[in-house]
Amino acid sequence: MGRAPCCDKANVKKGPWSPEEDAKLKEYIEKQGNGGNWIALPQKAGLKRCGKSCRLRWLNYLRPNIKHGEFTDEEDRIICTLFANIGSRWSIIAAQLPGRTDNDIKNYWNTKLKKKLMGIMLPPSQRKLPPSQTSHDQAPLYPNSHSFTSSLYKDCTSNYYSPETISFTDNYSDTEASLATNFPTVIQNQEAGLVCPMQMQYYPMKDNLLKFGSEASCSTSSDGSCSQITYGKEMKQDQNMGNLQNYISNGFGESLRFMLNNYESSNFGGETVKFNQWVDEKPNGFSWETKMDCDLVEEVKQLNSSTSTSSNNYSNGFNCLFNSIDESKTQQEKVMYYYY
DNA sequence: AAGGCCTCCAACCGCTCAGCC
DNA sequence: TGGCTGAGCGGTTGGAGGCCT
Repeated sequence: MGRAPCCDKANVKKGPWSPEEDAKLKEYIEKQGNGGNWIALPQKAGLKRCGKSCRLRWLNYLRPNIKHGEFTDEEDRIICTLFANIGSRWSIIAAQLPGRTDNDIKNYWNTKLKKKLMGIMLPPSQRKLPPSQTSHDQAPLYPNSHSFTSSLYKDCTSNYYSPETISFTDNYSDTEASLATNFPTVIQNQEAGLVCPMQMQYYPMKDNLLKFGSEASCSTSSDGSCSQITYGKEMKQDQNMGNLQNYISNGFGESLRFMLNNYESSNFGGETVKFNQWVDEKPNGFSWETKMDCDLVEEVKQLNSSTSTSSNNYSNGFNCLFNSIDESKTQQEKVMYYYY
């Protein structure tokens, strides 16, 4: 037995809204509001529509200050950044873009932005390069030398990639566990590096496939801490997840570490922050940490705890370790760690 | 001109969650 | 405490319109 329908399907109109229906709905809501009850609204407003349909029409099309038309580059960047951080939480993303609806952003992502990024993430031989660059400039995925040129991207909406020389340390030592304070000076004279973390999500995928969704799972205990992380064939157990720095330094096994200078991220609250960014490159991909707006951290924490049964994975293929957030730090210092 | 294919987006569907009784 | 209901959300669909052959 399925769920009871929310309305009498036989007596409601479906399909595109007519201008007359729009006018009726708009007039009613502007005069009366929805009365906190969308289900009852259509009857009161004289509409042969499902309440859910009325709600959607109002929220996505009729309500004041809705912005239609082209997305700006800045909006693109915000969407990229948020998607990389929180996945397909369209309503949260929409909240950061005044005038845009979740449906709008979702459609825009699915029809345009995703394809734009897919263009960027083509395998090296198929990428569109700037005229001055040739394919041999591009980096191997898993370099084994002590310096290499990595194909990182200046702008997530650009069709061009911008190789930058990245220095790195491998098998980093205990002293490097002090992530926030121990930035080495190996990188000098770098231009602003990677802008969109999502690019890092795609870049290392072996089969040149975009990865949406993840096999990853994470059991979450009552305090929200994550004690077991599974991804792919690899499973990690950690008894002391409070020591995230240690975990990140040692828990993923052998990996390469490099730094992006002037990493640009965190559009939360409308503010873009540039900082140095450690990235750990591993056979399975990358992990990194990013600073986050405190309110958003709380929001994501709540979302996470509300689905605490077993899953802590995100549709963008990353897991977030929320207990990595050091509550003793100021809002500006809140850090979220990612891996996959 | 016509048919096929593709793109885009409005709208629908089904699920989860919170609030209420 | 458990069931019911409505709101909200994200995934998916269907059709209109544009483009290509």
